[in-house]
Amino acid sequence: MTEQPELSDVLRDRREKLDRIREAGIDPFPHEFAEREEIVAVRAAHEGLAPGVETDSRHRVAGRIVARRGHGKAAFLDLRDGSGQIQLHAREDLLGEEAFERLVHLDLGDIVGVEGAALATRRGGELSLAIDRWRLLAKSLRPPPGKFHGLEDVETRYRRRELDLIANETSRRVLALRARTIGEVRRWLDERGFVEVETPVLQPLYGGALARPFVTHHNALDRDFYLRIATELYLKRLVVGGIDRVYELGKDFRNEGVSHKHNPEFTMLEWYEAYADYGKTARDLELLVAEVAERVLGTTTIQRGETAIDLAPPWRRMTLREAIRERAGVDIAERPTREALAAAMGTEPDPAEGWGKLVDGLLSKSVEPELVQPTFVLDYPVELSPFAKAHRSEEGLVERWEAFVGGMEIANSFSELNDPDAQRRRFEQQAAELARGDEEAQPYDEAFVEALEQGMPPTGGVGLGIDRLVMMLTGAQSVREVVLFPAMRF
RNA sequence: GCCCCCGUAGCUCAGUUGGUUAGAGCGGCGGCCUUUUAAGCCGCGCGGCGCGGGUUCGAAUCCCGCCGGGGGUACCA
Repeated sequence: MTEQPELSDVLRDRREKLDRIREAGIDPFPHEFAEREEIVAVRAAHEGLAPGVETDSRHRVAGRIVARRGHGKAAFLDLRDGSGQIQLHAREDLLGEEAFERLVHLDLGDIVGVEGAALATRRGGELSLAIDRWRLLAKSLRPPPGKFHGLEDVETRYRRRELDLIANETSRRVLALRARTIGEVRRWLDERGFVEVETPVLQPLYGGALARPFVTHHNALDRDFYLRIATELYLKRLVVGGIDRVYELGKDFRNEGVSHKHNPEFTMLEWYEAYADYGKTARDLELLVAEVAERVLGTTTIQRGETAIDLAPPWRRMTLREAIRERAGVDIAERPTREALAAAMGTEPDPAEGWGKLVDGLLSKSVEPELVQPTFVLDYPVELSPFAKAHRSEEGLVERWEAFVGGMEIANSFSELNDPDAQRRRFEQQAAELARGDEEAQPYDEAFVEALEQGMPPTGGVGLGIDRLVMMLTGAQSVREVVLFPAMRF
């Protein structure tokens, strides 16, 4: 034992049982248990078996013992595998005295393989296996979390997710639903001819979003690398290269605070479609989200607290100017300088905050929490969007939208800026923001501008926050509920 | 980063005007019982009260510091 010099009684008991098992010549950690059935298949095979009926249909299953109810020369055990749970009926007359005694003295949490015939109990009619053979497959040396109350301590649930999964059905459900969501998102894109790619996580220069990066160091090259904050710039270089429909689904990293909607590493989908604009991407996003919900949940209606949210398209569309005027009572078009806007908001302008930052603040504080039903907010100030193309008719704005559901941003999109000279000027504006003290401004990326000089078709791009989508589909209030191992202090 | 709340048994929790060896249910251990089942029946606490100081005759309880978590806030997706 390295972790504790003195073992608690609970742990010592299990160690002693392990020793006794070994002394009896039994391998407590054998190598396999072949030709087992999944429990869910056994259940399906005996659907509707009448109470009291004993069949001669034999099954071989394996899993963790999650409960035991002793009964003298008989006992009931609940066995669970990845597919489900089934009751085992252990009887001394079927097993023989020695095998029965060893079985009854197993600990909750031990993993066993068993064989026996299916029956439905007389009283409850519960499907059970009357086992006549069994084998220990792995000894559990630590007690399982409580099965009655489950494991509720959130810290333990996040730090030791394996215990959470053992104890809590809802956690297992969220994990499965997340996996299916990601699968359906991929399928939706694949079916439409999008090509999945992988671009660098370690980048010499970060970009594609307004955020602070993590920095790491490459020893052999003796250079610092940034963990990507977005995949945007590399993906657009692929569009230049002729990949007309491209996507990447993977992790981004942003060096920001953690909250119920922010984990420092999070899963982002970005897709780019050549010859499309931000109107097309909006129609695609609402379609994608609705179809994924339909396939994963069987409905496009989700519940968020007391409110039912309908994800079926079309979603509401409103301009950012309208949204802020409606919710905050300020017309940003009439307050075109940071001093004027700050005055209208009744605040002192922070020296590090430009006009765009103030608008962003109004959006996230006054507008975002109110957007519960799916809504596209359209047409952002150019200051906030260094990679979006100028609006075709509105001066000072770009063709960009953000999608909000349940009071949270889930996606962001624009008609991509493909004029290299305009892109250069945007980088120069960002440099000014950096100089002013905005640590989230963009560093200049010459390789990206040169790629645009090669010629990029008009393109629509989207970023969809997968964690937040899963939060919506599962009803989770915290991103930590949908991320298996959320960032914690250590 | 700041503010508020929380940290008692393997699990879920009682216990604060400071007062005898710190409690319950589940789990565990022992016994009984061949169809129980959100925990069959009977019996037995198995504990450095997050860590370190301090006040006091006496601290789980009061004070200070630290660690960890939750909620809010700032920043952001």
